[in-house]
Amino acid sequence: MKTTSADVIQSSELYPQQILPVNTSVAEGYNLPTPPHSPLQITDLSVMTGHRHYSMEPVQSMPTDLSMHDHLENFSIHDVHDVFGDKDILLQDLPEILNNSFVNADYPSFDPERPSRNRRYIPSPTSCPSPVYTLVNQSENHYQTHYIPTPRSVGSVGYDSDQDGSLSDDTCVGQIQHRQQEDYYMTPFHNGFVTSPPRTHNYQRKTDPISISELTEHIGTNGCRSRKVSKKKTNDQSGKRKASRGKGRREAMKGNHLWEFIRDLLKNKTTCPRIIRWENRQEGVFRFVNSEAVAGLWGTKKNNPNMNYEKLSRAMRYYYKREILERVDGRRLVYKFGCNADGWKEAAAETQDE
DNA sequence: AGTATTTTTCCTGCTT
DNA sequence: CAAGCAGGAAAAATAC
Repeated sequence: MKTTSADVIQSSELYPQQILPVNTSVAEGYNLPTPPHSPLQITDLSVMTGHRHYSMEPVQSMPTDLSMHDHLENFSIHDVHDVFGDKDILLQDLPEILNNSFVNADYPSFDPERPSRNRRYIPSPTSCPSPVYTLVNQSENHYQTHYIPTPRSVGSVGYDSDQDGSLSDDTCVGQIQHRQQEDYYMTPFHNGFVTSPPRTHNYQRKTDPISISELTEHIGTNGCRSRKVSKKKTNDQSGKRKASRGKGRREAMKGNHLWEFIRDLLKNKTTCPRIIRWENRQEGVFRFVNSEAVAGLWGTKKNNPNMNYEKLSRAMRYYYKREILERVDGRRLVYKFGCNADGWKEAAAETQDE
């Protein structure tokens, strides 16, 4: 896990716009704009100010020893391929690919009805620093991420000036829930849990974490049927989401259902036609190009690393009865939107010219 | 906290 | 044989 300077490409090559005011000990890395990993600590100032007002600052207890395993995550270009099904992903495309991978992330809204409980936000990629990626092994396309403290200085987010309590999309990106001990979270390219300082984001499991060893026990069990690990809730994370009254926010809260997620993949040029595509836009017929990749993205959105096409497709089949989908006989991986699905015509129009 | 809805998980059997 | 498709059943997650 050693990274020599020869392995490292200048960050300006990879992401020229990004300035690197980060910890000097990781100057060898690439600074990429992945939103969910900013280790920010949020303090609720509403008690003092009487307004919804929060301060954000770097997590002070973040270890500076970046070689600590807990704060490293490895992925390879192959992992990216698995998700996006592209044979020719270039290193320089990584930032954009990673960014796009968050397009369908669940962006919770600020709820003015319940201003202070269990709802915190971390800033977006434009305002928060990013993790540093380093090349571990060029021949194997092997990369490593360091989760580093952000250089952001303490500052208020200023929610209190927002009349309807909603935030613009580039102001908040994830929900922070506080936990007693450690947080475990997943990222799109990592099939396992990584521990982090006491903060989280929209990729965090909404349920109690299970250890990596427990996780592997439940993967590939042979013989007896093993249900998903039971997930009890902690009282400090109700984690429920609800659309606020904010207009822009209402839009952002749509699409929490599987069929809406699928529809939005068809709307997204990163995923359509790469992993899912229209077969007949006018009639709402579409096909999974890479079924497991789509399931992977769905699993990412739901924080469920065990999602696969078999399970996703069962959920899709339930839609037939409700006429959200119609059967397309004889064609594998092909579905058709039904009369109770809306928004797909617009989606079809948006990807018209390709 | 309780109910209703939706999704997940697992399975058996069948089809392509 | 592998990958999908069909649904039943039941658990779990989520919405309200």
